[in-house]
Order: sequence, then C-alpha cells, then structure tokens
Amino acid sequence: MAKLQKSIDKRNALIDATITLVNNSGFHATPMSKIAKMANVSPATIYLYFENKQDLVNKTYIDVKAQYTAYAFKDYEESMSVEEGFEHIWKRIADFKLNASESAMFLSQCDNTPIIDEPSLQEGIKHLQPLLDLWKRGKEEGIIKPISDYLLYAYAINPLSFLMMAQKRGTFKLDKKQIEQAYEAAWSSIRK
Amino acid sequence: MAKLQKSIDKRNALIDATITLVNNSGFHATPMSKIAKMANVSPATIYLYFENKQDLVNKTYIDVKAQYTAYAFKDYEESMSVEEGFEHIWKRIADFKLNASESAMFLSQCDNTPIIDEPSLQEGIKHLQPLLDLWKRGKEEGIIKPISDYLLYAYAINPLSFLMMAQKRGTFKLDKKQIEQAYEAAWSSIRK
DNA sequence: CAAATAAAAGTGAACGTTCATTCTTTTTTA
DNA sequence: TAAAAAAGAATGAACGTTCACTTTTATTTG
Repeated sequence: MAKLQKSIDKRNALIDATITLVNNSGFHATPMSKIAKMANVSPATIYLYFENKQDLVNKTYIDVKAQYTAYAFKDYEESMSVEEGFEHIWKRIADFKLNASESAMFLSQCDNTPIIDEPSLQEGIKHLQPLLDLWKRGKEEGIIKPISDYLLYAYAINPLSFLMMAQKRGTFKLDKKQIEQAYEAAWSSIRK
Repeated sequence: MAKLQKSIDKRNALIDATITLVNNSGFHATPMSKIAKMANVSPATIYLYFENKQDLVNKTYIDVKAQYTAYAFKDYEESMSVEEGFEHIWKRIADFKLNASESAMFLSQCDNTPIIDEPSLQEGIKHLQPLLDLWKRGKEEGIIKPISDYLLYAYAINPLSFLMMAQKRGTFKLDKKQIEQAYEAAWSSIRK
C-alpha cells in the first residue's frame, strides 16, 4: 500500500516535470538529468518507471490526453440536446485549455511536432468518441452542417489551442466576455 | 558589390535542408552535420552564413514567414470589398498551406514550440498587417463581428493549420469541395 | 593581359561538452 | 536479512562549434 503509493507519486512527479520542462525548452533540449532533478529523483530512477526517454514522453502524452478528455466530458449526458451538449463540452474544453494551460500547451506541442510516435498519437485520439457521436446525432437531426468531423473539429475546437497559445505568450487575455464570443464563433461555424 | 559575395544558392540550400529535417525530426534532434550534408556543404560552412544553430533556425523562420505572407497577399487589392478581399486572402492562404505544406508545417512547428526566440517571432507577425486592416474596415462597415483580431484569426485562419497537419499525417484529404466547406465555415464564424 | 598577390569562401578533422543510459553501491522495505 | 528501490558515479556516443588549412575569386602590378 505505502509502497505502491510512493511509486505513483514518483511517476507523477516525473510526468509533471516532463510537462513543465518540455514546455519551456522542448523535448530534445530537456535532459533526463534535469527531469530527474525537478522530480527529486536520481536519473537512474527514471529507468525504473520508463524504458527510455521516448517512452517517458509517449506515456506523458497519453496520460495528459486522458486527463484532457476526462475533463472535457465530465457531466456530459447523452440525454442532452445537441446544442446543449456541444456547449457543455466546448466550455469544459475551453476551461481546460485556459486553466490547465501547462497540460494544454504540452499537448499542443506534441500535436505539432514529431516528438511523439505514431502509435501513441493514435492512442490519444480514441478518447474523443463522445464528441464524434454528438456530431453524428447533430447531423442526423439537421442541426449541424453535414461536413467532415475534421472540419468540425478544426473550426469548433481547435481555435481554442491558438487562443491558449496567444494567452500563454502574453499577447492576449481571454476574459469571460471573449470566451462567450469565441463560443458564439465556434457554434456559428458548425451549425447548419 | 561590397559584402555579400557568398552564394545565395548555398544559403537557400541550407534553409531548405533545415525545413525538411526539422519537419522530420524536430529542431534539437537535427544535427548541424546532417543539415550540412543535405545542403552539400561542410558543417563549417554553415557558420559563414549563420552565427550558430539558433540563428539558422530563426532566420529560416523569418524567411519562410515572409514567403507565406507574400503569397497570402499576392493580387490582393485594397479596393476589393471586404468579403471579396477576405475570400481572396483566405484562399491564397489555403493554397499555401496545402501546397507548400513543408513550409507550412515548419511554421506550425515553430509557432507551437519554444524553438524560435521571441524577437524573431515578433518579426514574423508584422507582415500580417493587410489582413488586420481589412478586418478593421469590415468591422467599421458592420460586415465583420466586432471582436478581437485574435479571435478572428483563431477562427478564420488558424483552422487551416489543423487541417494541413491532418492531411500531412495522411488521416484526411482536403479536396476542392471540402475547401469550399472550410471557407464557408471560416466566413460564418466571423461575419456579423 | 598575364602573372603575382591578396582576400574571401569553403573544408575536414578535432575539441570540449553534454547527454542518455548503465553499472556499482547504498538504502529502504517487508 | 534478503530482495527491491534508489542513488550517484561512470561511460561512450553524439553534438555544436572552432581551427588550421586549401581552393576559389578578385585585385594589383609590370
């Protein structure tokens, strides 16, 4: 019990350190020794939890992606109307990207660079199913434009990543009012 | 003919090699020796053209960004109506992202990671002014939503980056019809 | 206009450093 | 007290950059 708990703490510390350091310097510019130091662990200990550096970053990606989607779909019910459901999920995602911005930034970096290997990227995609199902329903009900899910995602969800990056860079601040405007833009781009 | 006797061809070869290799492996995983080899040049020669590795990638970024915006605004006239002008620019950008996808991918990687230093990022932003001017006019004429330029960019332009990445990954193919649908989504998200 | 000289461009090998990973030893746990 | 976990030191490979040198191009001179 105590032993297992301790192990999980160390694993989490390593994953957190990886996120922070990769955000600040990029994956290949982040030495294992630094990750170890930030997690208060010896470099050698990392290899008890992960096979190698690539495995560490793959697992970190999958972990963070799982947190992200769990957060996105929390309290979503399939009984909601399409618009209601979309607004709920959209706002959860906005919330995640703007508040858990370290995690969101890490995902953004992984999704736009070759640091994560293909199987792990695939693994991370799976979890979006509830949103795709909602869109399917929306199309059937004639509420959502009958276009590819990639287009829907590109216009309804992905802009949040851009806004998050701008906010992170400090060139822009998303307040309540602008989140409303962003939601309005997202919904107008996909509703029929 | 004072200073620059150095061949512009070599500089271009180095920049092209940088784009290709950074796209495939990421900046820090791309050794100078490999860049040199791909450009048919000695590693030492790189240092005649660029101060160091960081300078090489900064200059590459600025170069590519300039190409991108030059392409985007080609044949755009301020005399065009707001909608006409927007459609023109939007389709040029779409064209660039989907055809010059090596360049577009490189920019996307730079904009989502900490590899480019802040001054060079700022330098790259300048060139977007004509689009911002168009949006200003659109807002004044009551055609475009009176919201932040960041929001407009996030919804009208940035989704193309996502679609380009998806296409690059091979999970998705943007044909003529889908480009039309994408344009339609872009325009609906920003028009009043 | 050659031949002679200077300057610039280009090179391959080498240097010092850093890094991921492993090895050996110590500490913790049960 | 034996096995598991963790630590720190050690290792070899890889990297960015520099150095000493050669080749190419431009300028001067007789």
